[in-house]
Amino acid sequence: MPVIRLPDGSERQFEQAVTVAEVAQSIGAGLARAALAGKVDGQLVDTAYLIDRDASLAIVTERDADGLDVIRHSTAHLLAQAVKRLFPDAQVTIGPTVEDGFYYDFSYKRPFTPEDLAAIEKEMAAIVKQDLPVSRQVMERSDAIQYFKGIGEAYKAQIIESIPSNEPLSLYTQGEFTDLCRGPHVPSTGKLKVFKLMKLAGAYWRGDANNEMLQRVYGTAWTKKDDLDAYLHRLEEAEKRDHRKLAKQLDLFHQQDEAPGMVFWHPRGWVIWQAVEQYVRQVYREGGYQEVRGPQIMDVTLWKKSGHWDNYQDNMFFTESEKRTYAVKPMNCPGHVQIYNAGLHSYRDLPIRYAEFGGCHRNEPSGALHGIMRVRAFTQDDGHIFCTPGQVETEVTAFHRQAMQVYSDFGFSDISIKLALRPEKRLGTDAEWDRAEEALRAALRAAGVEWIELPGEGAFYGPKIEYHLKDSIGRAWQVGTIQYDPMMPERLDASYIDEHSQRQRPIMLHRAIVGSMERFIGILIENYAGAMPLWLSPVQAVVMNITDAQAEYAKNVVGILKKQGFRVQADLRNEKITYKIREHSLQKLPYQLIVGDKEMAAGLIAVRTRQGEDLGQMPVEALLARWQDEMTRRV
RNA sequence: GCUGAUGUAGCUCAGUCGGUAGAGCAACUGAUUCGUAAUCAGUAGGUCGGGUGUUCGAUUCACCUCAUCAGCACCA
Repeated sequence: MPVIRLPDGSERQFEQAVTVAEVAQSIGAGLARAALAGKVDGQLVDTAYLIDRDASLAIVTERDADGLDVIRHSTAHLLAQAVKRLFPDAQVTIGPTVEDGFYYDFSYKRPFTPEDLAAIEKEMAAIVKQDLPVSRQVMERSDAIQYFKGIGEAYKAQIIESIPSNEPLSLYTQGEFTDLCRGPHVPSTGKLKVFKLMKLAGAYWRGDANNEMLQRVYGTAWTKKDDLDAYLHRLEEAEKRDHRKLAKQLDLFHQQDEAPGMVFWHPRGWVIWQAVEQYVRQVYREGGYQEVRGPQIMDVTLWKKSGHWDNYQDNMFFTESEKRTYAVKPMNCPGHVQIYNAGLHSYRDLPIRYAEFGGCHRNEPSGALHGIMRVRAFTQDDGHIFCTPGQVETEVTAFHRQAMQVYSDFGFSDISIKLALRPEKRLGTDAEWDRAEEALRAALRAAGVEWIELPGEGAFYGPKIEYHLKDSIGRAWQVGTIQYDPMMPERLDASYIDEHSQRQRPIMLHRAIVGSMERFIGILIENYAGAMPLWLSPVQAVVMNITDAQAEYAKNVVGILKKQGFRVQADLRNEKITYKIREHSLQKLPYQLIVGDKEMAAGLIAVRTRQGEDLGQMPVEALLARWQDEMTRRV
């Protein structure tokens, strides 16, 4: 005789065990129709779930976030069913939900084509129309393995074999299609109305490149058509922010076939670079770093000593001369250690902080290249702190604070922090790793931030804190990092003299805030959609005349603004003012300054902002004051 | 690196079921001197990513290759 407590606090008593669907029915027919799943004592279940005890229950409909998730998950099953109908010898594997949608991986003798995709989507619609009921059954592990092997689903059988034996296995059936799944699912396929298959891709079975490549179909699903349209519109808008597209439009940089993964910076792009570089240089100074510069290539023996050759030789560039092999540096740390080692250091000198805008080359796999976000030649705002073990926490905490300030100054608020822990292939003992990981945790704790731990993702020489930012379509990219490294000093024989005149190994902290200048600028461009704030704008304003009569006056205005250090150009072309305004608007200039006869006569300028706002006439000094303010506030 | 897609003028794209290519914008020339997102007219511009093959003939078909894009794997 279960008593069911509903979200509004009311309670209902039933004579015997009831299903979620029956409870919904008892409340109202409309709710029963809308029910997609239930939440019993906080656990998400099917509408067919039988409640035989006192419990709290929330009926999950498409209005709930959980409801949308169930819909997406069920749509993945719908996709799988359609594929099995059209391609009976395709095998199903996994089909989870992801942000904004879902995917399903299939094993098939040939890749799916875009035409297949259209056919599959059509078949999905047909299954929805059939409104097949979805039912759940629990099966013994061995029976389930038997069952899936029997219907030729080898991958499913493999999945079951890897599930711990104490977990019950549930199977979901809709029409002729049965899939292993934890659930829950919608009660019938008719509930799935708004979906779209988005793209085809390859994906390795179990995420391992040694395994077979499966065919992955990505889809999106929503509760309302409007939501789908809004989502598609959002994607379109995001694509307009693509840094590669904007770089072309705004003439910032280009890349070409002869130099894959390299960047040709154009004058306007290089202005942004310089603005970022000068800013970071100031950060170095404030953080107590000394800027240094190491060589671009060094004998390969050094890289063998450091351990990089063992771990990364396939991804390094080499060059030869007079029977010596040199490695083009993929990192700056060995160079910095050489600089450190060139002198003798007392414990009193520590921490010693070196920094460099270090140009690195890494032969990244071709498929990894991505605009300027992932390149083969890049520049790190790389720094290395040589310190005693006791100084680590303070240094890491100070770094963290500084990094967060930098991100904030560049207009970023959505930063995710990760802690990457010991990888399989690593140097050093477990005790050293315990110490290293705990030191970073302690620093994060002291900083009072939340972080996600990533087991197995650390560098071969130590664990690292990572700072990630998102690009325009939501892909996360690592920018900053700080890494605890007791190994490199050991390998490259760095030391300091302690208070007892004994040689000691310093701890080395590798750190970067923007990470790769290229990547960071790429993300910056996407973040601002190319409309850079005044302090980063390649051209901060253009002064344009209405007719030739004001040409000299316009030149004078440009001269004054330039003298104050601003990046200002004249546009004296014999074009209509509307034409010029349109052009410079498309170039996303922060300010357009217009001078006609009226302004010339009064010694003023007419100011138009990037937002299209007309600030009216003002003296140049008033504009300068406004600009100074914007530069200081970095807006 | 793997799977798929794409590669045509500076840019955005069309096109050829095999007969050596076209638009808009940009550029150039001329006219226009016009006050807040496109003035008009004319001119010029491409060995259709590269290579090999099939063919009387290839930008179009086949194969190879390079690059780009999406995803996967990788990311010191």
